Amino acid sequence: MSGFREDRFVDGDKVRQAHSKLIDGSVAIWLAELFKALADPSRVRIISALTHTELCVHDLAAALDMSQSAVSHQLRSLREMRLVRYRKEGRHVYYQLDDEHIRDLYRRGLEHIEHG
Amino acid sequence: MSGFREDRFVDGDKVRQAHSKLIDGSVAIWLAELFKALADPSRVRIISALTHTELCVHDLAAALDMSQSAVSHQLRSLREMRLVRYRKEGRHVYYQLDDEHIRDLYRRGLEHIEHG
DNA sequence: CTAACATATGAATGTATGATCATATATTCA
DNA sequence: TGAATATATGATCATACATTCATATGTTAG
Repeated sequence: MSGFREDRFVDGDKVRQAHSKLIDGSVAIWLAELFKALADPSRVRIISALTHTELCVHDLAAALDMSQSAVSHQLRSLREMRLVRYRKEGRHVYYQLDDEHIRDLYRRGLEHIEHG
Repeated sequence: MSGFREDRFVDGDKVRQAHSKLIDGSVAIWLAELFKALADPSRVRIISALTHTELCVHDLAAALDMSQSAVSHQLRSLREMRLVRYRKEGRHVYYQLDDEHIRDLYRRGLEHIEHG
């Protein structure tokens, strides 16, 4: 008994097969978290800006026409999700995409939108 | 004047450059919507199940151990986002992923999680 | 040291959203 | 036709979350 509901009539084989190939619950949560990090227009625009170059918070806010606070809060989410990394230089903090996987996810999403 | 805030002192060039390469606001919204559709554990698990085969609502619910209503509601989101398509056969409705782009996004997200 | 600047963060608030429950619609079967 | 089955959907409710405002922390310049 690998844990799915067997206490009622179901077309056993298909369901059992589907269940056995299902990703683990905690993986589903992590994966959802990853996509959640990209699931907001402001964060998408931040990612978009960082696709081309690194930027400090102030310049990001200016380029996106968002408040410094809003940008900073969103960067926090992106940091926690490891979608961006940063380096400090004096009183500035420069952000960039964490790796190519992120750029790739972003680009593929964009392709799907544009060819849809 | 392409629309970004110029009414205060900024390091013009970097900001102007970043702003000019930014994706359009409505594209950002669409892209966010796409990722939003993948930004929930239940929907991720549904996608996961449909990665291998098409399934009807009832079997999906059984395999995922979710209520029929919850699955149906989530399938609605996925339908509206064009992540899944369906065919009716008698009283059953069989769902499958809409295209390879979706499978691809899902897989790449999964890779990012697993190699992270 | 003080003022100005850059960033981060906590609280408050309005909005979005996922699950459940009840119910509606549609199809098959006896 | 009526019962059973499969799916969809509206209402409700609790929770999550994005923005704003106020403020704290840290850095540089004068």
